[in-house]
Amino acid sequence: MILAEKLLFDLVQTALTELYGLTSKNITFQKTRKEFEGDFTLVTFPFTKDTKKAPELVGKELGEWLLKNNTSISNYNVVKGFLNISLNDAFWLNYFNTVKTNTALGHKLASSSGKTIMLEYSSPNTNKPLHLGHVRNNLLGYSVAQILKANGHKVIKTNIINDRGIHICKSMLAWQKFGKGETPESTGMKGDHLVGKYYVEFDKAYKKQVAELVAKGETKDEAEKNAPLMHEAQEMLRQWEAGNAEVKNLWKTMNSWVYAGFDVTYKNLGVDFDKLYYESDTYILGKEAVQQGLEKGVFYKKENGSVAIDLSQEGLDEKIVLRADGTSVYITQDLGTAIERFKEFPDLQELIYTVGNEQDYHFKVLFKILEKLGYAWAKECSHLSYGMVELPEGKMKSREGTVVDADELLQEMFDTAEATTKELGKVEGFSEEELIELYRMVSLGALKYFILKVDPKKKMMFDPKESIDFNGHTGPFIQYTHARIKSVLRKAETLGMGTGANTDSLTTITPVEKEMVISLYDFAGVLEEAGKTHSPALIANYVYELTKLYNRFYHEYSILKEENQAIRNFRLQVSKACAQMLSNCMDLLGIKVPERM
RNA sequence: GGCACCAUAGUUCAAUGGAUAGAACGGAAGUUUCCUAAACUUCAGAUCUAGGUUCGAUUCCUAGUGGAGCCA
Repeated sequence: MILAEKLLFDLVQTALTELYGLTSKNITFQKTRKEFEGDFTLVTFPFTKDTKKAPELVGKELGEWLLKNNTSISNYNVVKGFLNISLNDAFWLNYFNTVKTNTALGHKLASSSGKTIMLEYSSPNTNKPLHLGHVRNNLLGYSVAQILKANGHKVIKTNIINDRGIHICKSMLAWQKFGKGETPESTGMKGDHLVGKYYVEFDKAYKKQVAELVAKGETKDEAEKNAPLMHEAQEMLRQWEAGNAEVKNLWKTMNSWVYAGFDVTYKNLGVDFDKLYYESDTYILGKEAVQQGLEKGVFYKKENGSVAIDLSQEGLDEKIVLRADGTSVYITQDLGTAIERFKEFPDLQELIYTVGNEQDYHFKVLFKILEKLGYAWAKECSHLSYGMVELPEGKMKSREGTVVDADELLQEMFDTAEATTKELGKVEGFSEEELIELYRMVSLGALKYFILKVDPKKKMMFDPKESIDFNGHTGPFIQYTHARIKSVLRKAETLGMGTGANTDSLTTITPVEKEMVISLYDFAGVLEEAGKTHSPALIANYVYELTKLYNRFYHEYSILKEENQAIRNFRLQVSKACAQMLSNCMDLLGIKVPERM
């Protein structure tokens, strides 16, 4: 628990015992709403039953008791069943003085009490380039990893790459047939885009064949099954599984193009991984687990020879875990890889999968099966489920060309940032490299903030034309405020005003100054909550509120021109701490902040 | 057909069961001899419908409507 709440909690508990003989009541505080005076609010309605007194009276009696028994409490007021409590300036000044020089500001460092957590995210297919949906996944995964680290945990970031299967065979086949030996070098195309081009080519040719068969009188279903291209692709997959050297070589070549392309996109997005897994290595895993499950009686063999588990007791259905022909289904290898990972990392205490919410059911089943197989760690597995990104015209469909490509999006954002920056004309003296760095920072800041400020669980709307703004509730607004503070601090330094100067003579602060200090104080609670709920949105919304507050503070008060030295030093220190906090919070979102912009 | 999810200003997003539902964009009007106007200050504007639980419901429960999804 946190300092001020802890103090109040203990006090109120003692007060309740002394005044009413009550023990072990649930006591929680909330922040006092702006329109009322006070820092923390205790709701006294719940005490009505036990005290047999009106909520107003309980509030008044508790308030009096607190005022009499603790010198940090400066005032109280009661509105209906709400007891608003104010802590005095000395308390908040004291708090600020203890944290102002701490650059970690509320972050916990990796400690023995922290857990070891594996966080899987990104997990692309290798037949096409990354799009907007992947972008949300990547940003979310990276940010949650940052937040968990700041909560004192050790995080292993992993990416499992779906490098095998019918989808990549389609690209390979189309390239063989229509590619004329094209390579990323010969075309100047990014490798993932080149491979994606042939995935689309396959689909076009396939659709044409289907249409021809339908014209000859087949039903659509028959035609889709009978189209020669589909048979060829399936044959290629069989050849791959049989280890055909030619197929394997082509597969390696085309995948290597894709990886080179992904590396560029990942680098541009600013995400990274500690360990990569490839499905070509892991897809065979899990059969052993199925065998064990059969022996334990968790699974059963069906008449047709397939293996299944009945989860109807749990409100889920029967689930096939091995096909009649002995081949795996998705969940087979997911079982295998989970088991493998806990073997590979004996310290592992938690496993988080960052995957879209269309797989909610899949993960429910997966975790339930692991539990039934007797793995105690099954309850430490969780699905970081996020909503779809929707476009104004509806869902993205790669085959219909309605996807927003990640690379194109990043480039457009960069161009907009460049144009806006030039228009504002505040970047005199920047070198060419510094300018590019700034455009990158601002454009990525805008994109990342836009995506991360939304609750991960919810679907979000993305209008490429209108979504990315640089004003208002945006990343650049926060970046701008950081740059602005840094500018003041630079000026202070040239004027010989150190931020470390003494503020001891200061005993009172203004309401907005106090709000700033309390806002900084609030961070620790927000960080903890964000860690528990895996929600970068909480950090994003917190840092936005802090930024708005600072801008109000900045407009209302002079800093450098303030003549009272103690006040001036205090305001400089608040500014410095605020800049540090903005930078720290944005770092949790994977966003960099500039010194100037 | 079964399962789980979502529904808040014109639009995009907030709100551990608490007070007069917050922001941003867009709209209307203001603030630059003053530390960066990518800023600040005003104004107008919303909880899908019907029940229920509660001192109190945007939040929990039931039904309906609408949207997107998974399984078959």
